[in-house]
Amino acid sequence: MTGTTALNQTHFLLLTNNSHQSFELSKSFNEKGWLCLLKRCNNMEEFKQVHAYFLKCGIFFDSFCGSNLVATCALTKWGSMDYACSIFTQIEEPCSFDYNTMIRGNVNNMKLDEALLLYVEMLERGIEPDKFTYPFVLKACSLLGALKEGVQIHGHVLKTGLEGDLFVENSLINMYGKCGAIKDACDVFDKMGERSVASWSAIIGAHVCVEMWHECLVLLGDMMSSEGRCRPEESTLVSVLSACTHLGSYNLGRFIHGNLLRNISELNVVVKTSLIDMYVKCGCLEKGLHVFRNMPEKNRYSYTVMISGLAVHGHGKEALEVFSEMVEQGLEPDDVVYVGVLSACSHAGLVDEGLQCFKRMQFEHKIKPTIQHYGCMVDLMGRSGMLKEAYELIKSMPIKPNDVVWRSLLSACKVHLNLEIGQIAADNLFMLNPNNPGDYLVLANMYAKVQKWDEVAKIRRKMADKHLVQTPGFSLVEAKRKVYKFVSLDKSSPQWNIVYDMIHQMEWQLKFEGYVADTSQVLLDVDEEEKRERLKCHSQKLAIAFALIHTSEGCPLRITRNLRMCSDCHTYTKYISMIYNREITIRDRHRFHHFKNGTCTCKDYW
DNA sequence: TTAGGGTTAG
Repeated sequence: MTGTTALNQTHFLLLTNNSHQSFELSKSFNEKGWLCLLKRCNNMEEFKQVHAYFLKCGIFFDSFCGSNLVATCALTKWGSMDYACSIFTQIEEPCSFDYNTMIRGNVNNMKLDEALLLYVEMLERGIEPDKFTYPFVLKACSLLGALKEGVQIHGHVLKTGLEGDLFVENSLINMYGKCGAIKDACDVFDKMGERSVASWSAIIGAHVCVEMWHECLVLLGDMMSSEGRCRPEESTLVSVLSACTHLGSYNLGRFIHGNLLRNISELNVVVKTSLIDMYVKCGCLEKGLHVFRNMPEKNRYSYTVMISGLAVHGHGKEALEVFSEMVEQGLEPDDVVYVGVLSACSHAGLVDEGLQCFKRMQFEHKIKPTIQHYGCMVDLMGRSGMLKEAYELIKSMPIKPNDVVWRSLLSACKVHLNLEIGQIAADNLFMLNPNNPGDYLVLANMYAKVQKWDEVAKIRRKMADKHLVQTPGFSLVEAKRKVYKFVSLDKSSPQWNIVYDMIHQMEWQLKFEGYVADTSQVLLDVDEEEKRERLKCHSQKLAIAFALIHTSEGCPLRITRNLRMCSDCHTYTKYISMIYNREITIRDRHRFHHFKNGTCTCKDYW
């Protein structure tokens, strides 16, 4: 028997089950026959057995076969890097192929330092890296975030004249992107002679890494209109979906979903997870749930986006059900999933459940709480008025509390009117972050609520001394396939007079239903009438009026805000949802509010 | 006659 002919499972069984027969049989194999058999192994045990026979026979193997042994161990799913290494070290004169294999194997197994050391060793032994070496080495740099080493290796690429290789160039873009060096990534991309879909995906991915969301969308357009007319692939669209998610571009996200469905028969788990995240964060929980429920394969990422999604929409009970399903499926929860779980409890006011989950995380799943977990717990306790307990928790934390934690406590104190703890929270907050105008305003709001105008004035003076100006709030609303932006007291819309007429009309209806403007939200030293005038022109109200005019009856409204909502806008929107019989979804910096029939899913705490 | 490369999610 020679070569690769007629090698099958029967031969393998002969080899492993009957040592005498198999030894006889093995003598009739040449090295390629062995090789073929080795490649057919199903696990490391089988491989080791065959390899032992291989040594026992003492047949001479050329370097090609030796390299293949290393490759099989290093690169197959069932392989072992340790075993690969032991064979590799026995090769007297390893070639670049051997080094490439070992580097790649180490990168795949996240042994990144090891991969870079092998590259150095290769150079020291005078073995010339080739066009296959660099993609692996650069990937190690990108995963390590090792820009300095990446730049050095880029130098080697130039020296060896491999900069024109498409794969090497794409790897360079990826390395620079992952290391946050977007300019260098663009430089490589701009200088490329030829670009593949992967080049475009890499440059879009690089912009995702540095959170340049708008540029991602522009690049997608460039890609599709470029000379090569590259068509985006799944990986490209996953990056673009991430940009849509952050920008709240529901329409583009939905368009991409349609595009994916038309062009790809079965979307993979990564794409579906990105779709869920996009729908949920763009306010469409139902669509996200639909994708999630129809997934044949779910992993920890898919569960995390769904749980966190349900959390920001205030569906705490459902989030806990999905979490139980995840554990039942045998997926081990990690710290990120627990951030979703705890924030679900916090957003839905599930205090007991939250406290229980916090314990379970530490004692059953052995996860040390991070600052985010503490943040959720402070929020959860604060929401239910457990202000002392929340403060005690902060004091007992083994890690230094950050501004998010103190801000949660301050907000809770504002709602429950605990001036003493509120002031402590504010003092700590200002020590960590003295220049955030929003924090001063929350504190001022707290004092305004109890009519302590002296304190309010003091805080405003402090703000003025520090030249802190309130971040201008804006609201975005989609109508007629366009996004419109409104700022407070906005008169920039070509139809502003119609909008203000609508505001006026709404005012009468609101008064009739019992709405009273909460002028304590206006911290300016102006009379009540002026305060009411300012209140009714908050950007959110203008956006609602505009949307009511431009959408048909019963059509849900979707609004995105850059800041948290003021409590007057919240009350106002509850009334509007009832009077005009509209579902209104508002995404603010913190969560989603769904207004329907005069109530909000946040249960008036945010 | 001879192997091997880049991009994606919380």
